[in-house]
Amino acid sequence: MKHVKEVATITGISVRTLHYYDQIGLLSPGTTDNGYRVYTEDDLEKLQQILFFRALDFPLKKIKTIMDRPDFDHLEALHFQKKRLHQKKKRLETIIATIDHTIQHMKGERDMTDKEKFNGLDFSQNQYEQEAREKYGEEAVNRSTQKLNSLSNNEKDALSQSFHRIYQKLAAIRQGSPASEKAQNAIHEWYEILNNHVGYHYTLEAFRALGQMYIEDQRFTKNIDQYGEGLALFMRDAMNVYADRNK
Amino acid sequence: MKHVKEVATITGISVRTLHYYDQIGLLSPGTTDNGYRVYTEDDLEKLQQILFFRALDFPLKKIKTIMDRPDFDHLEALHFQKKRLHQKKKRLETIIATIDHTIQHMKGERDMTDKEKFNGLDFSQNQYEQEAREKYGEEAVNRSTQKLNSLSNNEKDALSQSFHRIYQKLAAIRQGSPASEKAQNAIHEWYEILNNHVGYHYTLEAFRALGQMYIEDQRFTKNIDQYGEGLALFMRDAMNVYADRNK
DNA sequence: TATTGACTCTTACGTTACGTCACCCTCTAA
DNA sequence: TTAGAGGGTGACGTAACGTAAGAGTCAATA
Repeated sequence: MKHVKEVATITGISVRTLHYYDQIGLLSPGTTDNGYRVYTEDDLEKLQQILFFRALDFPLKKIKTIMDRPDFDHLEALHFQKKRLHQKKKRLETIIATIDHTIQHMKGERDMTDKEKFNGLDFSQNQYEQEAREKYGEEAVNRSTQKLNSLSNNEKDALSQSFHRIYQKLAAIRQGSPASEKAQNAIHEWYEILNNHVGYHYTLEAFRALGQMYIEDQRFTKNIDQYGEGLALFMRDAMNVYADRNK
Repeated sequence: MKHVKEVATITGISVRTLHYYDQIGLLSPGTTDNGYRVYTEDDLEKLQQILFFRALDFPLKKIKTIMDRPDFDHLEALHFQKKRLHQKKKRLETIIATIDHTIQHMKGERDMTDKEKFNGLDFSQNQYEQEAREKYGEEAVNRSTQKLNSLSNNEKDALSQSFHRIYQKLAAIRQGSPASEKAQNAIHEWYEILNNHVGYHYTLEAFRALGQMYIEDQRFTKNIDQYGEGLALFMRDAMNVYADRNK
């Protein structure tokens, strides 16, 4: 059980940062009756994970959604982070190489195209997003879209029609509760369609993870929300309830 | 001669960023008569340098002051950046090692102190600041403070009294122009004191660099500004003028 | 020649992740 | 009991852009 200052000195991050993480619900320790924050060993562990993600330039919001996942796995995350840190290291090496080339270029020992001059410096590249998808819950999604691509055009049409119908149905009732009978019936239908037509059986946990993807991955969110603002969020919640009830 | 979009696609940074860099005077290209920005090869080169510094997490303001230095040396900067990138790489390796240890720790194969759990993660460490000082103009400063420490207490007192006097004199006239006779006289006195008592001869360029340090290095700035808000900036300007006039 | 699509500009407000007060409370050691 | 270190909550400031609005430009095409 440690107080803020102690955690701050151990970890090297500021007290303000700890306050902030509490404020946004990323890391909320317990409190004593005088209102002081107290951090347990578990909190420290979680903080460590947060900092690993931060070292990978993950925005705090994303870190939160990832770690809030019911099926979040500490060990799995560590392996993921390690892999990505190695990639980051490689990018640094690329930049260093670019510097070397530039030095040679200045000495007239070498030619460089304009593009070569900026090797490794384009921070824009999908960056973490790509891999973040690949990991956290996408296996299931991948398999389904893969399957989807292998279908004939007719089949695709039929399928997308089903999707369309379900989305519209859900959009119509998205103002109500995700736990309502209507919503759960629609979600059940959704679950059936996926399992019957996509050729891969979703476990309830995979189904739940899929729902999470809807709000974690912008591409999904945008697509789904075309049917109605906030639909992706609504579906995630409904799928969560569904997974809870049927387990 | 390239337009924004082209530069953006070559470098991978956004058009907005280029606009912004122009806005803050970090990288201001020329313009055609229709107001379009046009980037020369030199601009690209400068942009490359900026991105190298950015890869080291230098704040843009610092990048600007560094690159605005009259004695800024492209090649020298490249070597510096390379060295620092290697250090950054090492920090990544430390983090990776910490992950490995944590994995072993979870498997019960290893013990870890709380501090070890955060090895490499404390972003707070002087970071670039330290090295940034060591480089850009500190050689001169170093030698003087070194000398200063080797003095007897009596000598120190006398010297710090001199410093005190000059600072106060300058603080009193800091509202006027740094090029005014008063200011230049005081600065001349300052130059003499440094050269007579510190035991190291400042070339005019070193003197100028020293002035630059006053605003680049927070420790200097704070110290000096105790005598009056903005004094550090005033001295930098005055020292610049002095160096210009006497060369 | 008019139109279109791809670029360009400026202005301005929004966002993330804190830093930095200000003001007040609480605990502990002297 | 008193000082000093540490705790808390606002609230405002900052950096480095993202994003959207409204309007002008240019080259290719219909």
